[in-house]
Amino acid sequence: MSGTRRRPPGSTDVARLAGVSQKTVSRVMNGEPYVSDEIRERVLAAARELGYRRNTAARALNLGRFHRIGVVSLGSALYGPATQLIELERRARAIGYAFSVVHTLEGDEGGVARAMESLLEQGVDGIVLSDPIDGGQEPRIDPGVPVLSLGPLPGPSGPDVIVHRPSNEDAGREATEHLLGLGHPTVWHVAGPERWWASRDRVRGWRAALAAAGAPEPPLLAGDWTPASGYAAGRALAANPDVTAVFVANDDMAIGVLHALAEAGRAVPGEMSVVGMDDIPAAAYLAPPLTTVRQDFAASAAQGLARLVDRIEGRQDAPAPDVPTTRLVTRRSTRPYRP
Amino acid sequence: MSGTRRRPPGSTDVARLAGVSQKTVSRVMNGEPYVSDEIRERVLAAARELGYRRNTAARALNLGRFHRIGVVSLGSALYGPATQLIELERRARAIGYAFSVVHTLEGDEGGVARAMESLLEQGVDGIVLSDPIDGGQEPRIDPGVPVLSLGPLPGPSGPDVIVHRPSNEDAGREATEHLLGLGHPTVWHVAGPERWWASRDRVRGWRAALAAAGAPEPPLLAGDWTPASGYAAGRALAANPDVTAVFVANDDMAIGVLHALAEAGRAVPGEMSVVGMDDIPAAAYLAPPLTTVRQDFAASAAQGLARLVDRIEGRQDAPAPDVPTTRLVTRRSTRPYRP
DNA sequence: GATCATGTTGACTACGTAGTCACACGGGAG
DNA sequence: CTCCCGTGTGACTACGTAGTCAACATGATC
Repeated sequence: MSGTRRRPPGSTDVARLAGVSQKTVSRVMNGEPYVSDEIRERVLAAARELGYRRNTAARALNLGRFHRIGVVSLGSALYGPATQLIELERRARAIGYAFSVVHTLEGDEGGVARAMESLLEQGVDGIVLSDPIDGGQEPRIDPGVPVLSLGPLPGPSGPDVIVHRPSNEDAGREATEHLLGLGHPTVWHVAGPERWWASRDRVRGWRAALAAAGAPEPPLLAGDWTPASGYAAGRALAANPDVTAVFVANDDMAIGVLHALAEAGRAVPGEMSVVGMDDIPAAAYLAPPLTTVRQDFAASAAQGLARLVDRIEGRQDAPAPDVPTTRLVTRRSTRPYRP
Repeated sequence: MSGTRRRPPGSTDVARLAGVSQKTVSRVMNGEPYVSDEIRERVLAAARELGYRRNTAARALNLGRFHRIGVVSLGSALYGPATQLIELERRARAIGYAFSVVHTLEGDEGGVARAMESLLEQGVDGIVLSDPIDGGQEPRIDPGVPVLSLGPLPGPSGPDVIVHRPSNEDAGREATEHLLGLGHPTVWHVAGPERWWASRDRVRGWRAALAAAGAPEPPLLAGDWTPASGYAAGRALAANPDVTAVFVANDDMAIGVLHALAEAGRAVPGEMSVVGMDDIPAAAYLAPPLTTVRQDFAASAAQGLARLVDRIEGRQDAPAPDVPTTRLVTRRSTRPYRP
């Protein structure tokens, strides 16, 4: 039916209706001073009547800025990344920026560079790299806009790269210290994929806690965040009678670990303590309810974005406030070590 | 440091370097015919040298279209919605559209209307309403662009509203029929929130299957998609010895139900069969592994978006192909009824 | 040899907004 | 009374792209 999409009204249309110049409409819409109250009212009324909306394209063309933040995310429905994305969007909108996401595909070499290119093509003022970066091939494209990396970017960081590291390392340390504090001689770790920052940082925290306590460092097991990979790691752990405490890098893998241990007849927490990470909503309803580390994604997103926007708008970016944003949630999958 | 953001090169810069007119550069960048190979090469080389990228803002201003799809999503990290969002983005990018999401807050009255307004302000050619709509207050703003609703929109649908209903009803029917087919006298249902389309459609499918089999319809239990709400429903079900089969509207709630049943000492599937929905990655690793219905979000997103883009680009939209896109995944939480 | 289709290129212009600058008005300072 | 300044308003213009139309070359057709 309504095949002809009518041209939306512009500031000139509003101006004509209000009997003022286009420039005055622009002033009113931008809340500039030096407009009399009477005219302001008249313009606003005309705008309301016509259903006027500023044309972003024209605005962006004129100002040279898009007021848009782009995010490169690994396309996964994992709880952690999904939550982070939602918080980033909320935060961006709160400070007046639109929000674009591009998902790469796991295992897609060079996918990050292509995703960034795609964002630059659609027009963004800044880019957030939210998840992993390709292993060897760092994406050496010149973005021409500031980039916020939520993990340590390999290679020499350009002048426009901001690295904001969420508190994954603290989280790993906290989980490990909890288990050591319960008297376990050491703590095993089921990590995420090597190429994820979050994964590497959690490993780092685990190592640091072990070293600080003088505990021996067991070999590292690694999964891919999925319950299936946790299950595989869990079978290996179940077969080793020395294991009494495990820190699993996310709750999904912990589900797989718990399943494997139950299958092998190793009681949790009777024989083995397990700590997860993320505090997914299901964590409290597993068998047994899972002790886990929760991260405050909202705070982290706000901090990171604030730094990026400071850079975009040419302000000196304040040093990261660096308040710790993790919290251990104790449930029934851990208990003191009894030989 | 690099505080001054240099103006990015434009088509005129490329034209100057290549010794042609700006218009010719435009032609080359758009792959138009009637450009000699020699000039095409020269322009491409110049563009590469300068790092030229078309300016979306200018393009959008000139063409009157943004090549951007906006999505209003309820901000939850639930597996189903998150997966749907990712697939929508993939699909949109595949057909040359950029992608903007705005998350509303659960329980935010009028949030959908505000989210749509926010999308229109940033400039989109079409809007997808991906999750629920506010109960009574339908968002009667005039978007001026086509709207794709992934569920039945209340009230008189404007000429620009396309309703594309994913196969939630089929899914509900399939789950219920599976349990009836195992001989259970009837099937109980733990639904999602009333205001979600997905929830209402699954209920409809459940009802239809019961009616078709002549089975009595037990009272409806409702949760809010969370394991916690599933746990509450599970306690109620556990207390009722008549219950032998339950269809839970998503896997997260099913986790809560399983937990409640285990706590109450009701064996699954020994005394009670449970079917979930979504096939979250953890489903196979629960105790017991969960029988569930999987939806093909990729296909559904592709179909819906295709219709929306047809409308945006002024084509007659083809009728929905309507291939079924659900599949029952049988695991160990269901078994034949034995009185 | 004039005509004409076809291929190739460029000049000019519109798109809607906001920055720059100019101007008009009124009142207080000199 | 004049000068100047703060306030309020509008004319003109740039932003980068692509549509329109004109110009021109080439080679085929009548």
